[in-house]
Amino acid sequence: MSEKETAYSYKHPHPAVTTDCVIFCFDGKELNVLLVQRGVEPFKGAWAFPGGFLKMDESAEQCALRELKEETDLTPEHLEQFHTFTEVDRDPRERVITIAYFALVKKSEVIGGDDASEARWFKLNDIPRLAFDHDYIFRKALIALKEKIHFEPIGFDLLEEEFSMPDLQRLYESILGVKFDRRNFQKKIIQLGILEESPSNEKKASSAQGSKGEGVKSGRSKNKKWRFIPQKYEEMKTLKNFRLEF
Amino acid sequence: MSEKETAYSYKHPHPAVTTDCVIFCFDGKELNVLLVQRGVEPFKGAWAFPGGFLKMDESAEQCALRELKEETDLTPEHLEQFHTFTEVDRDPRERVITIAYFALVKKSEVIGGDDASEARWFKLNDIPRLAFDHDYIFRKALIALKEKIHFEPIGFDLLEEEFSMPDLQRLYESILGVKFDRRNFQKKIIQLGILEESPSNEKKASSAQGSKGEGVKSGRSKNKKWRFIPQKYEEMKTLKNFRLEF
DNA sequence: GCAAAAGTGTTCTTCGTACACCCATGA
DNA sequence: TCATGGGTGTACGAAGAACACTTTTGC
Repeated sequence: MSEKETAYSYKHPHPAVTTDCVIFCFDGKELNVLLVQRGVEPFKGAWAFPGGFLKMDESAEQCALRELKEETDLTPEHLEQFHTFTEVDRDPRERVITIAYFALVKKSEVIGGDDASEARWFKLNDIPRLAFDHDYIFRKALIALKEKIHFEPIGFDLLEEEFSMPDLQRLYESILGVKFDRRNFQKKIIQLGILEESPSNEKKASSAQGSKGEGVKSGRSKNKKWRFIPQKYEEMKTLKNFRLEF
Repeated sequence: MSEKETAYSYKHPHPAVTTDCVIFCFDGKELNVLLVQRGVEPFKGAWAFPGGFLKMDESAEQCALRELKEETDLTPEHLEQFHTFTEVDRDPRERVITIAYFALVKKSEVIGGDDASEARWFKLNDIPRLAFDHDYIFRKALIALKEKIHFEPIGFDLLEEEFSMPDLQRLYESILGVKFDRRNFQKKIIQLGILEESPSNEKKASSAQGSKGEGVKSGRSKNKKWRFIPQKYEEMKTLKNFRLEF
């Protein structure tokens, strides 16, 4: 391999191209981000987003998915490209531009993926200084996430199949960094028409409380669970201009 | 120069990197897009977006601005990166990824820029088949433009300093592809607080009609002109989360 | 003079917001 | 039993949508 040091030659200089992934996960209380610790220079030991060099026979998205699988064993359903970073000096080795993606994963997808490698989840407020310009990339990712939530019901990608209304509310609050009134939040979400009550709610309500006595900690007659209506949900996610108010 | 054919060598293969610009302009009736005719193969003679190869000492945005100046003599105030296209086969010559930008320019900025070169404005409904994957890039640019208009008062970048309310409405309608009620549109826009009446309105109203008799075709006492309040306008453009309704 | 564009206000309805009480759970 | 979290409904105000008439201009 080392004898191929100048194997690829071009008439004009070419920058190197990488991809990086900002992966978000919701732990029920706040947003978390996945970082990997660099094992080599530059920035050896520093934390960075998973990613790597683009190969010639793959698209950037394929590259991002491949690197993510290799480094964190994650395979998100949907990657969203949000920006390409091209500052001349952003990598000390050579000219490197990076195409950045973000993705949202359920907590249940994650278990087992993060123990083997040097990957770790960090709470949003607990993020160390990152390698390269990844601090900047991260800020841009957060902005992109907030923008996206205006157009698409992003949240459900981050929650389990069944969730409570307070769960959903906490998620929105932690992404947008604001507080909502419980009742108004629920009203707004419900009238989007993409939620339905979980069937398990009725059982609990009709039978004597606690009689079911399985998953839940004790026999609670309240504590409603919701799920999204897949068909409506997909419609909403696809429909780009479902919010027309210029 | 020709002896430097293999002057740039890398251990691993690098794709070439280009930028492309989708430039929009509003002619008072509908949106137009700026295209240049290719003078060389591949796709010689076909229309494409202005753009070119990234140099090693410039950021992608600088590259886009430089190519735009060279090919169309335009210098937009603000370029917005919206997507990077990386399909493996998108360029028949070699592996090329392109970082795409869009920009909005006033019609008055354009005059004189398009006659010397092979650049031309095309109405949105009148666009020929484009070189490379530029048809696809164009579709993505339109979507990005529509999204942007939800967050920022994009329109004024496309209008002259003074404009009538119907002008502004036509612009919004042509971007979003919908029709609005005149009165409701005006109400909504005005209460954003970024518009003020042109001083020239009062003159016309108080003096006998036609007495001024200069620019306008005849002495019209009506036909109000508006301008935006620069300070408020900039606030709005900067403020990312001015629309919080999840 | 006639058709088409543009200026102007009001009403109704919908949506957003503010707000209070009860029950269930866990300490 | 007490504090906390979570379930539920109402009343008010603001914003959006629907809508008609008059004046000006260009043909």
